[in-house]
Amino acid sequence: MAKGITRERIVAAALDLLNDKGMDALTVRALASRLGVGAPALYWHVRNKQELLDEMSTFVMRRVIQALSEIDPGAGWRDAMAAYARVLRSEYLKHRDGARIFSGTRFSDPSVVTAKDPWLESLTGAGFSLAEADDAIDLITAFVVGFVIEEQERNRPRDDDPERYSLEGRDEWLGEGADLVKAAGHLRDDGDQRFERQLGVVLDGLAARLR
Amino acid sequence: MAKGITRERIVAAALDLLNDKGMDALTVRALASRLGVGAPALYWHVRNKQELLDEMSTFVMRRVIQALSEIDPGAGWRDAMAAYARVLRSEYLKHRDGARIFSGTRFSDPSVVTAKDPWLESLTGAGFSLAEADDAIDLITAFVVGFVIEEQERNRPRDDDPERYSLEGRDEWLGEGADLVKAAGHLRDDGDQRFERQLGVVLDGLAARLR
DNA sequence: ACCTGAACACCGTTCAAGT
DNA sequence: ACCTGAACACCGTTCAAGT
Repeated sequence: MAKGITRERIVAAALDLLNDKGMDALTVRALASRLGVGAPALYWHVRNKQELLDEMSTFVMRRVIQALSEIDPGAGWRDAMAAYARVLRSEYLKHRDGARIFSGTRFSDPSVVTAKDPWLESLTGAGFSLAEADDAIDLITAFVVGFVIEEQERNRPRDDDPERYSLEGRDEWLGEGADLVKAAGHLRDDGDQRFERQLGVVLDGLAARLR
Repeated sequence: MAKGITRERIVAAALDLLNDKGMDALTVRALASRLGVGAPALYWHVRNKQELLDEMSTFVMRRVIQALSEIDPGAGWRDAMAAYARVLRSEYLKHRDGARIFSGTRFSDPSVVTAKDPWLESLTGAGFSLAEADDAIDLITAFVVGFVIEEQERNRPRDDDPERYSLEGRDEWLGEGADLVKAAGHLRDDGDQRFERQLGVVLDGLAARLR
């Protein structure tokens, strides 16, 4: 049963292929062969490759929305925003280069945008103005996107120059001086801990707006 | 004098081409023809296209470093970090999709990394621990990257569906409900102001770490 | 040392033709 | 309605050959 190709199966296979081989290997031909079909067959279900990429983005964001809808919204704004940040990060982390590829994309689905509404409600209910609440969501989003882009870049399997990301190799590569940069490199801990600390800083900044 | 192709001229022309036509149109052939030369000629000066992209990233980051070196470092940590954030944003904004393309890239130049040193010194001098200082720089960087990615995506010249980004068209597209999302859309102001407000929130969060 | 011309394998996309 | 086979214009890259 190689047939029965559908829009959803194409998107799912595309996300699998992205994770397996990376963005450069995500070609229409490779995707089609993974689905047991010729390349032109995909053009019956999808207008072009750009529309496929848009569908992939929408799919990822729908999973974010889904995960968010399972969060208790009455937990207070700080826990709610922290939960939003963690969900967004973990969904991006599920896909190779997820943050770079799926952030800031145009959504073909209004429900992805309207899902912001309960969060605005929670924030304004806590005492933020509507403008502050909108800023808060954008700020958390921007932080997560920027953090995970850097995180996924650092963790990317690299063919060349692997010693530049080991501590000793890095110190050598940096050359003379820059002692604080080197020392900070040695202090650097787990991605989860760094994320939680930096998220805490942002939430503290938001809390300061409530005084 | 079509000849005299050099590595620097190639990178400069590539950045021009990126701004003119976008990433998809940045092909080796188009770049070569812009330099008045055949496509294979570029392979004498550059190993492959990936190396060219890396050189472009390094060039952009070198300009960030250059701009940062002209900032008064004795101005206090808060002004210094704000200046860093503004410089990073304005350099990304100089190139189409600059934040998405040039963020989180591996640098072929150690001086880009060692330039962090004076900033770590300024922050630790102000009372931050080294780990906190390192977090602070990463956090500001992540915020700027995420903010500008969204900003450049929103401002991108779009062929399709232009009314989805006008306010009336957007309200219609959103459908029933989502009143807060719509109202927030109408409140939305200039990118510069939103950037300054959100940057202020992050800096407040950092300041809270000093108590 | 630096560049050209021709070629290779591959890409996204179209389209007539099959079922 | 859904898919194939063949084709088109284009891509990154290589390589012998020119100067």
